Amino acid sequence: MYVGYVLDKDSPVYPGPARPASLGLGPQAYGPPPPAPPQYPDFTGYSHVEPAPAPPAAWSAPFPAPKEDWAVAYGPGPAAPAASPAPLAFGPPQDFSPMPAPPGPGPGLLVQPVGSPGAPASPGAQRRTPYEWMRRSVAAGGGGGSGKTRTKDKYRVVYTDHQRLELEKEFHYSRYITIRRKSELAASLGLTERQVKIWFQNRRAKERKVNKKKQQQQQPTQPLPTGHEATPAPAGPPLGGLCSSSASLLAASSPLPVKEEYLP
DNA sequence: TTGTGTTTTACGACCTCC
DNA sequence: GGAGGTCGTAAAACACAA
Repeated sequence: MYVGYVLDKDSPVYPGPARPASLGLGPQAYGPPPPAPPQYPDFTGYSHVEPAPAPPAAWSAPFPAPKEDWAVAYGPGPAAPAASPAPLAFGPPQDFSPMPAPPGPGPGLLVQPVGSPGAPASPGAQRRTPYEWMRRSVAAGGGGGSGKTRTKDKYRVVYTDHQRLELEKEFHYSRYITIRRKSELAASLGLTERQVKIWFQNRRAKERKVNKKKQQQQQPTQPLPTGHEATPAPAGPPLGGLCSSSASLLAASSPLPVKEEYLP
């Protein structure tokens, strides 16, 4: 939490400049700003130029009770973008090219790929790519997304491509979402803040797992000292590759308490 | 079609910070 | 004490080989 706390104080651990334009991660990389009513009036693209943080009291919208969470998650939520099975060209960082602006609707701030709505990107395509889930058609739940997968216990839902794309984009900007952004994202995606929070937790865990795997592959014969990672700094995609300069930025006399794991 | 491995949601336990 | 962090794990969803 301490990191998130720092972020909440508008002191991003991974500040905007950490997204080299060469990586196509600049605000422009996400396509032109949404045309019609901006999803986030105070959110200028992905530059994350947030206004002065509101007093924490203003954010303290408590998570609803678990059951209410489910009600939101499974109910006919307004934003449950069940109709977002469009293929999402969310490739590796270098492929993070601007996507065409959606012709119209779009409650989502997301740039929805135009054309072939509902058509799986590549039904036969290999899934084993860094962002393979982007190529997958919407969950077979039939519900098109956020569908219940276990009717009785409501074990888990499968997020739509749109939801995951939005979450991934946010994650690519910063591994730690601010309270404000979490609230916004949850509202825009039809998820609960709790779901967003857990998604980020799981996403970080995934990244750590990937990084660990890479380290082991790079140094297969050198056992790591217990409790220490040889190169804690996340390297390589999905994020290390995106923000290769983050390490230097972090090292650049940042007074922020950055978790050791992400220090170079 | 089935078995198996991987990925994706979700939660609990425990910890740190305020 | 509450919020959110990691870590570990459960189980559904999914991909793929046999």
